[in-house]
Amino acid sequence: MITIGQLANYAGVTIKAVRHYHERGLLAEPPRDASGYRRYSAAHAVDLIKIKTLAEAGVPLARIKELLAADPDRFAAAVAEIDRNLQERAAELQRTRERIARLGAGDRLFVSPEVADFLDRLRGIGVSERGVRMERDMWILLQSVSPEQAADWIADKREAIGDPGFQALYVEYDAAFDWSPDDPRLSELADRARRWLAGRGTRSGPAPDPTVIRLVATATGVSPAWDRLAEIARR
Amino acid sequence: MITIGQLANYAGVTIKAVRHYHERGLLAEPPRDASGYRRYSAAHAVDLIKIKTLAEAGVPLARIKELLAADPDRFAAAVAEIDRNLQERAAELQRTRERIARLGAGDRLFVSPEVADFLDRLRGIGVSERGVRMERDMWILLQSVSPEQAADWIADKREAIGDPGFQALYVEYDAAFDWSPDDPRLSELADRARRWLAGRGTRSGPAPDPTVIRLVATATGVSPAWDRLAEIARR
DNA sequence: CTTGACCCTGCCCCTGGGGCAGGGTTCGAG
DNA sequence: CTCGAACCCTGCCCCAGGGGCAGGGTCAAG
Repeated sequence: MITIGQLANYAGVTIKAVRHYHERGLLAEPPRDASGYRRYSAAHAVDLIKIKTLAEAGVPLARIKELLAADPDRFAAAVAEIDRNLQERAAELQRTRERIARLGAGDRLFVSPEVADFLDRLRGIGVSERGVRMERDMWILLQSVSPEQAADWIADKREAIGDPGFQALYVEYDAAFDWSPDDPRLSELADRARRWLAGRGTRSGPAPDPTVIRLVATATGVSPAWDRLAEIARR
Repeated sequence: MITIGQLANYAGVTIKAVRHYHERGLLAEPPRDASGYRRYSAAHAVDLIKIKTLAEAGVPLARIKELLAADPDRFAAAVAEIDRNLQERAAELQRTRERIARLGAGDRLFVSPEVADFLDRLRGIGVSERGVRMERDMWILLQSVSPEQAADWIADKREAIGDPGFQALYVEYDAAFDWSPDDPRLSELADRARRWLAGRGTRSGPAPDPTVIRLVATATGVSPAWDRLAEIARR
């Protein structure tokens, strides 16, 4: 007849946990000795080790209680299921590890692979880091507001970025960020953009979501030159 | 500028979790619009995805808060450590799986391998299931009261069980459980046991712990014949 | 007789949120 | 213009699985 401390020590749990299991009805309360101390038998030790083993496997205490009361067949079935669960958790852990590894490096964690690819291409043709970051932020917002629309747009953009004309336009837009709104090059740039769009023909695509329109509009307003470009384009 | 719902959806967390991260100071509170709604930017989305990724890896929120504030070097170091942690957890999971699998079958989970082995040998020489179970329970209690003493004793017993004389004695003791305390075979059995012990010579071993003595004494008292045997032995 | 190691109950604390109440807002459809 | 659905707000209590501490009793050895 052992004490709670010896029992806990043998099973490798804390005294507190043992009492917790009593409260939850997982482990039967043993008889008390003359001074009110709990006195345990080997049967309790066996039960406690079962409880601990299942608890370590992540089985909720309420479920453990059921299991201990179940017949051996159902117990075995439940154990098999718990094992499957454990296996799945191991796989999940592996996936988490991969994403953790990518946390530090690059933007690929924050946008879809297509967008990440597009951003890489922008860098490749000489767009400034600031420009790439703004573009990335735009896509993040776009993807959260309307993922399908974002998918459509990125497909379109990825196609366009292969065109040297578009590349040149993009780089110049990027540079124009810092220009004065009175810069004479602006109207010429707007004109070239209009002609490129026209030469590409009308792209039907789905009707743009008004929320998206508003979003893109909100996102501007940081560069006077870009505002001016937008104004010219509206005419 | 997106709403809390869009942000949560994009990052794959619940709205509740986002607000929770605000409360904990993990994610900066964004500006509110005219009606008091939170309005998020892409920077928040980036932060939130970092938080979620780390949280999924089991990093405590308080630690995540520190990490986000740390410089990239320390961040990278921490990420490496988290990864090591994850790897260890995967291994731990594997070990848990093995123990879970053994939950249903056999006693090996509840006693040391040496004792489990000894119990198997008892079964092998014909000791009853009840006898083996009593022996097992005795060892469980013994191991929880005094692991070193148990280790000494089991080494001794494992050696003795190789002796055919001891085997015969053990089997007869097992059978004697149900005998009447007046059975004439009892004194003859006690005599044989005494002679076997004498023939084996005095084993020194460490002084027996009084707690252990009391324990073994408590464990008896269920079989009148065994009590009688103990009484004969004391003379 | 004291000292340290145990044991008892009862209470509040933690994490990482979930759920619900009881409101206000926004947006598209009828 | 109004209605309902779908959002959003704060505030509150709840869960598991215990940890920690208070305030007390007990036991064995020196």
